[in-house]
Amino acid sequence: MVTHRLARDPEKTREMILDAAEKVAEEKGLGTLTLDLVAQSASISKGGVLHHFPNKNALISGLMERLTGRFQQKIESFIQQDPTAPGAYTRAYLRAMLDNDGPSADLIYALLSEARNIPEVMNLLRADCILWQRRTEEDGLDPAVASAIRFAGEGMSAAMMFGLAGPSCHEDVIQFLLQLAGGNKPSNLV
Amino acid sequence: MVTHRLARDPEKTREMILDAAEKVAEEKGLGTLTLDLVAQSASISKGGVLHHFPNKNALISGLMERLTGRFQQKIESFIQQDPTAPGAYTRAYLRAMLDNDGPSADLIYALLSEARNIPEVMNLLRADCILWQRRTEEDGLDPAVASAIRFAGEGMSAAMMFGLAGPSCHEDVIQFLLQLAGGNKPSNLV
DNA sequence: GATTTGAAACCGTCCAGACGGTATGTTGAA
DNA sequence: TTCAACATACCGTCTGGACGGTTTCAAATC
Repeated sequence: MVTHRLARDPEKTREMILDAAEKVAEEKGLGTLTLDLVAQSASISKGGVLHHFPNKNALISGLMERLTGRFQQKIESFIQQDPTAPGAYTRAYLRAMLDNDGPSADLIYALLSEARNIPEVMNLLRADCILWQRRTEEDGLDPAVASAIRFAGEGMSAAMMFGLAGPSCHEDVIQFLLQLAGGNKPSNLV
Repeated sequence: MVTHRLARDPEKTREMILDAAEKVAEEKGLGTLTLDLVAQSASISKGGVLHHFPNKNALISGLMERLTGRFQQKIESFIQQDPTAPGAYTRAYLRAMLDNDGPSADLIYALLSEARNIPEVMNLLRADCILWQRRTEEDGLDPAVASAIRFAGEGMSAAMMFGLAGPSCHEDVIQFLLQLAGGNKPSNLV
């Protein structure tokens, strides 16, 4: 009997593969992500995976691209929810960074950390980072303050994802940072 | 052929191995760190490495232990240079984090990021992190503010090590954070 | 409308190299 | 002689990815 191979939409398949890769990376980290594992998790053959992504790095790059895209959307969404003029971007960035819903910044950080030796991925991320930093600095706040807030958000996010800090006082920290990003506060004011 | 083997001090050898591992990890990241590479870089055989460290994870744990120890020392040293009562620890932590001299926080971060799946290492680091966080919160500042400063330091450090942010406005950011931490800085410090 | 053709979308297998680890030697010191 | 401190040789596994099919579909040709 002929295995009735259903003609799949290649675009869908690509997304399926990325979903699978995301899932694997999320659960076990990028270090243990293997083509076989992704293929298996996507219910596809390894050859199939390699058809859509010429090699492993391309797959990881694809992951990164999708993730940063979603992160961007998240930021824009948060801006719309709180667009008050000065510091709107900084606050949105902070909230997006610490938001736990959906595929979050965790995976970006995991990618970031485990893919240092993959130049293609790092270049992708670097470009985005430059953009984020620029928009942070042009947010109407003191650039140094805004940058500090951004870095703090990343530090917190990292600490949380590594399980190195409980969510104990984090609420207070977030409140403080949001307040800092709340506008008309000169840099020399505590 | 007689390889004139000189009787080495085992303790020295251990340190040599860790030095080599540190160097390799620093240059190419933990992901590419291999026993052969470490052995080669230490001018020793792989068997020799495995004699001192029963397996790879033990080697990485050894690395982590030495690094956090040095980081601790760095903090204490910075405290002595600027011990003004409130915020002394927070400022010292920040400075130690961003100090580029010697084996810095970079490697700790690299280890942290690439060794998530090695529980032994993570437990080591977690214990230290709890300590650091506690001392930060008990530094005489508002705990939320002190924590924020700490996180910002880590975020900056990470960004720098990943090459995701030039040192452009970083001076201003550091100044702002030190100011937040109540610092009247001595002239020989940043 | 039927047939050919060609390319895209996969599958399944196999291989070479890398790597962690073991097992066994060898050498110097106590 | 014994033991720690190495060296050397080797094994088993894993993994990326190359490669040669095979199926499906759609446009071109007849």
